[in-house]
Amino acid sequence: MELKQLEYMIKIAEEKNITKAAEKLFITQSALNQQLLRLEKELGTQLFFRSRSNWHLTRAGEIYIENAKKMVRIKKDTYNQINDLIEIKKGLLRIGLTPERGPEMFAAIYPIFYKNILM
Amino acid sequence: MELKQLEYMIKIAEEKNITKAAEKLFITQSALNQQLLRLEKELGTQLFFRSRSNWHLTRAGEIYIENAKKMVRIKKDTYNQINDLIEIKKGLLRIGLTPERGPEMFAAIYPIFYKNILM
DNA sequence: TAAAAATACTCCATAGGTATTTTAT
DNA sequence: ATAAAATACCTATGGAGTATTTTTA
Repeated sequence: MELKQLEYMIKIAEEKNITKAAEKLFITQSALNQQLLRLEKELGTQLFFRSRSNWHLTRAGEIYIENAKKMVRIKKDTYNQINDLIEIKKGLLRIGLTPERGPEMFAAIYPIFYKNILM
Repeated sequence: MELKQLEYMIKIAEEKNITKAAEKLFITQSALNQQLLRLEKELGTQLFFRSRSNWHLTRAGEIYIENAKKMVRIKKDTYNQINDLIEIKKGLLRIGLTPERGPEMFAAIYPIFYKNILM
């Protein structure tokens, strides 16, 4: 199971069609099909019932997609949280440039920020 | 960010030492170090403060590890849930072998199972 | 019989290995 | 001075592409 695969499978479930899903993901139908088959082999069960133009999830597929969405959500949250932190640190650097205010003064004014943010 | 990386980073955080972590993961120190550096570069921030034998997490590292643990937990849950489903299906197959009881009879006795489990 | 899915093959990016150099106590 | 971390380089696995064959509505 790979993080990239999660988003691939979520897209197939949304589009209910592997060719359309591949287009939206900007990869070929062949590449996406290989990912799906590899994953189904690894899990030991099919995730989708195939039909010409309206695939739908098996029970195992429902379980997989439900959990995949949770993982993708957490992945995005992680990037956002870390980026927020980096932005705040940049702010701290600018604050730090004022020569007459040292870190002790900053810590006295913003003890919670100081404790939680400074490396 | 890759699923395998998550478990690598969790192990470094546990061991507080990249050489020991690599041993426990059955990969070389070099390979693990490359994964860590690649990830830190991607995220734009360090995850660990290095020291000779007692690494510790930066604030970004804490955020990352916290979320990584959640994702690994969900990944394992996914495998377990799907394997449980496969086991139950095997049970259904055995039930299906009794010649005088068709699927209608089974559905009548176990309507919830029938609805949720059968593909 | 046509449109979509699956397969055969090829290429290349990158994960991971070995060997070595650099860093920190 | 030495143990651990970082880097240089190499190899091999597998992700993704093109072309083709096989399915199924």
